Amino acid sequence: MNLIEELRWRGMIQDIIPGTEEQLNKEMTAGYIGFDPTAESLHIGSLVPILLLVHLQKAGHKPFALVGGATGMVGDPSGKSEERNLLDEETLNRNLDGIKKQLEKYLDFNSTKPNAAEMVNNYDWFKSMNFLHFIRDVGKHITVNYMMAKDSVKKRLEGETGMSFTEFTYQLVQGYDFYWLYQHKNCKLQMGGSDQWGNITTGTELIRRKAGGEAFAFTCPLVTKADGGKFGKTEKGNVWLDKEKTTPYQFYQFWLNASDADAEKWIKLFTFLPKQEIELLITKHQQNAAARELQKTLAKEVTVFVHGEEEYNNAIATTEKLFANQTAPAESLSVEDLEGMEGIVKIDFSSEKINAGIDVVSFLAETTILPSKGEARKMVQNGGININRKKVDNLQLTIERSLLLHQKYLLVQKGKKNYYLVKIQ
RNA sequence: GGGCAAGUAGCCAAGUGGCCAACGGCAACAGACUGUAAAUCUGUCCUCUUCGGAGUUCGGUGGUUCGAAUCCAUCCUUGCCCA
Repeated sequence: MNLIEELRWRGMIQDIIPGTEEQLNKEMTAGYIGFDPTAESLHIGSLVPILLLVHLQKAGHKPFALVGGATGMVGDPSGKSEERNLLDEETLNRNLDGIKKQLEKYLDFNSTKPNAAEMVNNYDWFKSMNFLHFIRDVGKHITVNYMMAKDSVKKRLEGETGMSFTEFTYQLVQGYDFYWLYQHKNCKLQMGGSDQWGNITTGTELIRRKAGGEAFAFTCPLVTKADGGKFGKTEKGNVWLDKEKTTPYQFYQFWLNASDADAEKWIKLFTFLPKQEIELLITKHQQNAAARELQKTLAKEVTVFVHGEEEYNNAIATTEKLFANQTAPAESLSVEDLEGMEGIVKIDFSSEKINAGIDVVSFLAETTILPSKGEARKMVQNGGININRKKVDNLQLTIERSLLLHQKYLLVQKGKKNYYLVKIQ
């Protein structure tokens, strides 16, 4: 299977410029993807683009990861119904640094290989670009008519929020990136999410008109959930690749909780497992869905890829302690079990208050498990709180020493899946 | 600069003097069911609360009124049209 066939089978190709496959078969080709520095860390939404680059490199081509120091200052209108706020320079730089560090983990930047990955920042070629130069050199080649025909622009023109000139220009800025890479790095391919299609084709257009060259591109469908919800969100917000922001345990849990329909799609998208193996897994899963082999494999593969084997093992260990014997009393967990749980939320709490006895509602609020007493009360009333695996059904319950596990711990659950280990000291 | 329209909770959206913390939908959270799924049903969903209430909201500010999201003035923002 060549690269395009492989990606197509994985459901990673939405639009593709004719000739792309031939180009990739013909020679080692440099391809790039841009990463938006809107946050300090990449989240799992960026995993697909990263994987595209990894696939590209595995197939023997040369990946470029472009961080958008310049484009980040403008704001991409694609998929946005409203004008974006501009980031200040300081935030931008911090975000760029964070993203750079992460990308280095996933791609091979070892420069001795001909297809070593490279990182570029479009700020480098835009910082000295002045306005007149830009409109004469870039703007002149693309008509406004062409730009307005793009979906991202059309939607905003039809909508009721309008669009600033700045955002309108975005596609030219990104298009110029491609042109620049084409000229300076012999980069002939751009990839991205399908929302980038418009921006990407402006780039290939610019290369054709300004350089008389031919450039290629394809996009990957945006990851969706079968139930129509937003991908990559949990009750705690975004799922990040940075383990400080989303612990490996939480990361693992995210994938484990994938619905059946999603797991089938995602395992193709997010793992490197070969076709045969995936098809076998899917068959097995259809026979015995309750075993959730598919989700487990998906979660394993992605967690190992992002956080490494060791963190994955920790995540598994914690998962087993918490979920494997759910009916077993909390007392059966040893001190080591409790202390060894990596990645769940651990909270210290004052021993005086426990000695004196404290009502559940205050306890939940003071441990910040819930934001206020009112909400704590509601959650208890809803039956959403378990302490040491016993449902709290009494608002008057007093938390006192006798409830502690090993004289020291309380295992608190908010809902079924959110665990907190409260340490008394 | 002129004319018209609009701005309501995370989003969409009703409400056009008291019955409004504000209909409904989505999203979110929790419960039941289950496989730590999905679908479905139920509850919660401005903030705090000793669960009795209390406080702050309907672009901003001032005003009319016993009483305003609702009326008036003014300002801001956005869209459309004209210049």
